[in-house]
Amino acid sequence: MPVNLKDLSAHLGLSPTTVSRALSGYSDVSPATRERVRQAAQELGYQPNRAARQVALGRADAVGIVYSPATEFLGNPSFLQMLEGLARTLDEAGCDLLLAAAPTEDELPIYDRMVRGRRVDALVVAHTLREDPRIRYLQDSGFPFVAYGRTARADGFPWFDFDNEACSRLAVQALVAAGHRMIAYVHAPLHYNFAFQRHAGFLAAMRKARLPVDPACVLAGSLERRAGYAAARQLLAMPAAQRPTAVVVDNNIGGIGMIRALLDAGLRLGHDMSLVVNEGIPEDTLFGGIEVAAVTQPTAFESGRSIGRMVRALVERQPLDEPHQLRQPAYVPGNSVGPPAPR
DNA sequence: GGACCGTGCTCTCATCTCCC
DNA sequence: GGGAGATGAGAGCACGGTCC
Repeated sequence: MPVNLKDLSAHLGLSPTTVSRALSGYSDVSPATRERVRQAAQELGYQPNRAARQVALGRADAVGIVYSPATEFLGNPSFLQMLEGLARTLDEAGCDLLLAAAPTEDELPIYDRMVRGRRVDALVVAHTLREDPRIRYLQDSGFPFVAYGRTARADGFPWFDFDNEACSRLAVQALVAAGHRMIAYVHAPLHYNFAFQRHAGFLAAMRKARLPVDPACVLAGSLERRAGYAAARQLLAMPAAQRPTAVVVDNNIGGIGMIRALLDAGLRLGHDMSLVVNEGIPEDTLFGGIEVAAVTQPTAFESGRSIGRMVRALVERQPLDEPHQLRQPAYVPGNSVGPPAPR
């Protein structure tokens, strides 16, 4: 039988008010009483009832993030690291991070239930779209949220994002420096804002390097491993003279599929084909000592920390120091990039 | 179908106690 | 007696259940 505030106050011979205030650390309760209450709460295993607290405070002490199992967001190591940083920062404020799985790619009904049911105090919108109905819905509702990524018109709401055009530019520059001229590009659907910006960045970087872009070497996929795998098979099916010598993949889930297909075809990364993957591939995902060259976030964990701080400020109705946070990516060399194989 | 109650907690304001 | 600090009473929160 769980101990509630009433039980605890009866045990101590104090009113529920004083016990509540003592546990909340109010200075108008004497330090001796606060300590006595704290010890009794510990001894009796008292845990505040979250539902009652929510009713009293009008607060859920939780932040939500919705993901769609139709994609492999939870298979994305960077995304998981971001979640860890976010959860850690929220936890420090006694706030939970709730992950809600949408049954389809249409996440709006889940958003609606979370907002109208007051299940959370704020939401983090991940993997933003160019035109994002979730952002519109939250703006119309006046519900606090932070977007992990921008939209086509990134104004009027707080966001945290990376310079996606720079991501592709760094990847192309690294491959051009290694001597590549025929570079393929595999991207996520362009309705994702990050994919659109990285795609634009790739085209701009190729233009700047005065290199041709073969439309057959720009392949659209999805945020799934099998899409990266299929894209690789498509590139490998090209006649040898037309086949690119290097590939940039704009996301690490597709990148894993791409690597799997290249290895299955007996290719040596960095020799027969060079590869740069956005967001990077953890070493323990691969085998054979492959270190995949990557363009990465400084650390995904710290990104989650930053988003967590923004969300906490919103929940506490404090002004955001920096409502729009744009971070610069970095190129991390690896043995998946080498000079183009002679033909 | 409407009124009322119960749930567990926090908040505001009133009251009590102590000490100078 | 008055001020400061400690404590308590009661309202109110959202919503489901019960009663008339």
